[in-house]
Amino acid sequence: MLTRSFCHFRGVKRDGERHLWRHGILGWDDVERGVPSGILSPAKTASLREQVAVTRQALLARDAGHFLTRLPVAERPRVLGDFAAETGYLDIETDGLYEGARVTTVALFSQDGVRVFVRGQNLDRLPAAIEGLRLLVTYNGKRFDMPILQREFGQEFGVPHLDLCPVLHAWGHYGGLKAIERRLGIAGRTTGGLDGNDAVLLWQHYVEQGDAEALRLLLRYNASDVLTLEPLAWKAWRWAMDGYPLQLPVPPSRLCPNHLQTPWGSLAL
DNA sequence: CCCTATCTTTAACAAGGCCT
DNA sequence: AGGCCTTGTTAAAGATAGGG
Repeated sequence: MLTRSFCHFRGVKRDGERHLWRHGILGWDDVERGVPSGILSPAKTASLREQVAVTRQALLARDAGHFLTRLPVAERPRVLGDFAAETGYLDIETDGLYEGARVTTVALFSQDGVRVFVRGQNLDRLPAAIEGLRLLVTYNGKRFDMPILQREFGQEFGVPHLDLCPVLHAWGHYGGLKAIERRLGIAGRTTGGLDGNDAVLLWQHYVEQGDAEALRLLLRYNASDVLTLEPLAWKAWRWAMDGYPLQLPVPPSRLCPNHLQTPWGSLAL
């Protein structure tokens, strides 16, 4: 769908893009073939042609960051269509909200399924798993997950990052992840009733009592957060492409894993 | 041409919100 | 209960399209 987008170009916003679509300029191809006079000013036509060449290179190089930094916030989910196979949905749990809080578990949902990482067991393998992706999707991760992970590992991750929180704000959806899930009718949460604070308590219980069942519940909670992120992202993708005059390709069918991969083996959800 | 309305970009600054 | 990126303002300037 990115090859049909124009609103990441300088001098074009959502309205300008609709203007192009209405006049039959439906994708980058049409710009390269030449925009008929009378649709845009000559200066803008030339500028568009230059920018198409640059943006083609970015897509060829599989650089999602090029698009994320240029698209208006609300339109950022468009990258999902072109990077679905290389996307990872990420969510971390910590031992609290205080300054200096530590990561306890991390869930990563990608084409490879749901992998979980546990402090003291396999957390050190998370950076390699992240670096293998070309797009990372979180909720509020710009302000929470990523800074904490970067402190934990003492490194910045080079993978472009789509934070759904400001995107949903731009579409008028305020509130926490769980409230928005409810409002949008996104199902699939297997650990209803638990929240972030329970995640803190479950970890404490696991560490202090050696309660393996508490850890398993924490991991299921962690995984259910990351699994609902995917349909949420695709909903935003649909909003972002709404108004495109041709039929949209359907999003890939949900992977819907029924188990998650832990350091010690498979765990049913 | 000229005037105007509209849109985009840029800047600086203020304020809010969501994670566990 | 903290952090801080985000969006929201405001303002100005530049580009554009349309009308006269």
